[in-house]
Amino acid sequence: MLGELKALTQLEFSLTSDRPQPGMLRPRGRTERIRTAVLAATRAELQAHGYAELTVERVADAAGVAKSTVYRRWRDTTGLLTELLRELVRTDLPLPDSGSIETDLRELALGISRFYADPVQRSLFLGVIAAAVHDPRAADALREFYAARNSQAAESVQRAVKRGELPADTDPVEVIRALGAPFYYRMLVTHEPVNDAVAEKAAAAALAAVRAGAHRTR
Amino acid sequence: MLGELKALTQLEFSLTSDRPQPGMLRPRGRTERIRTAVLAATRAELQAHGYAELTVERVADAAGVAKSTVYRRWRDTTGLLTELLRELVRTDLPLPDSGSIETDLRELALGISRFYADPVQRSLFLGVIAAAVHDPRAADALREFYAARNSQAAESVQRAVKRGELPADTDPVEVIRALGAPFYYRMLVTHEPVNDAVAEKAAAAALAAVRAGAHRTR
DNA sequence: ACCTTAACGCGACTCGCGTTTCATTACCAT
DNA sequence: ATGGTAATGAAACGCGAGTCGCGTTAAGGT
Repeated sequence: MLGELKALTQLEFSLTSDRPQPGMLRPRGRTERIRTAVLAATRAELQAHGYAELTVERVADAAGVAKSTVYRRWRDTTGLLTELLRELVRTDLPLPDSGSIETDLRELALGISRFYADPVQRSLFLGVIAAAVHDPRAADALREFYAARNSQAAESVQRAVKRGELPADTDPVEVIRALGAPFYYRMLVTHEPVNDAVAEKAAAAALAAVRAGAHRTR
Repeated sequence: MLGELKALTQLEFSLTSDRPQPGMLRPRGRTERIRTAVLAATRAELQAHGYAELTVERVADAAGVAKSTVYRRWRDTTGLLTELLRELVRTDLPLPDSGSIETDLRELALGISRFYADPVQRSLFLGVIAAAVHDPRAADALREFYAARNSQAAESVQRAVKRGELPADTDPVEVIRALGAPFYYRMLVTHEPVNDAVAEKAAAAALAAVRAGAHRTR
């Protein structure tokens, strides 16, 4: 029981039944203040120096907290990044619903390109993706994030299928993944800038592919 | 002439004019043996333990070389990986030329999926991509590698354009990049396995997109 | 107001990566 | 073969990330 207290910050209290018993954890008050301060400091460090120089000690100093506290609760910088990601998935984005899959896909793509125009978000994702290569925790956080986000965005595709705009056996999530792939290729492999022009091309390519039946179940 | 021999290991004295004068470097003999041994040891370590546990000291031990030697010539593990990449771009792959862009794209995609089925190649690329997030040397190595490989593969597309199979203003390299993007999305973001089925879908999507004119110059 | 104890702060400590120094080796030109 | 000198080997060293133990603080139930 007590051994799992650390799990609080990582997976939050979602699974532990919330009962106000003696001998329980104390998520309110100081603990919560520190959590907020540390995450804010992490974001600030990402903006100021980027992922490359992100250090637990620097984050702790910036947050005005002992470094042992950060190590205890988040373990390392990857723990900080993954929690920022879990934080992000909770904030919901506006999803397009124009009635046309063409404009919906374009708006989704433009949303992606503008999202990564923010240096903080860009550093955050690049950092988590880089960490995920050798850290299963980061990989899990990524999977969870995109499972949520992609299924939300896939609703546009789902509606288009119902309207008869797209083949009936289209895999909606697969379309969204195909839409996003070019962005990650550019950010990770070729390190090219990601802008609206890229978004337009990605949307056009995804649209053509799904219309041709390239993204079907099976 | 001799000046480039050292550049083969790192950039080092690339700026010194090459003169076969006394007081030059010694790229043959022991130096070359060590280079081969260290790179082979790096590959072996990648296969045995993966990128996560790749360490200069372990590579040096495995190669039977002093670690200071490896540090001097390659600086860190990223230096080792980037040189493996530069080594790889020199070995040329068979390029498809079936006379049909559809089968060419499919064969190219299958080649990619089979390439990354090899744990060593997979670890190598994931490692370099992860390092490139915060290390410009790795980013440069990646750019050079794909600039070479993609332009080679783009010849298939170029031929298809000339045959009239594809729009005249098609950007050949862009088609190849679109073909590759889904693989990196899966390997880096969702950490899904990459197999022949993925390749088939990637080829179909790229084909539909380019036929629809989604990959034109400007 | 009081008590229990989870959570934090602080400092000392460990450990390993990477650096530096200097002696030694062995290329390569003569 | 022989000398000059890159290049390597060996070992000590510095530094900083991450750990540990313990005293202190404050949350939250009574």
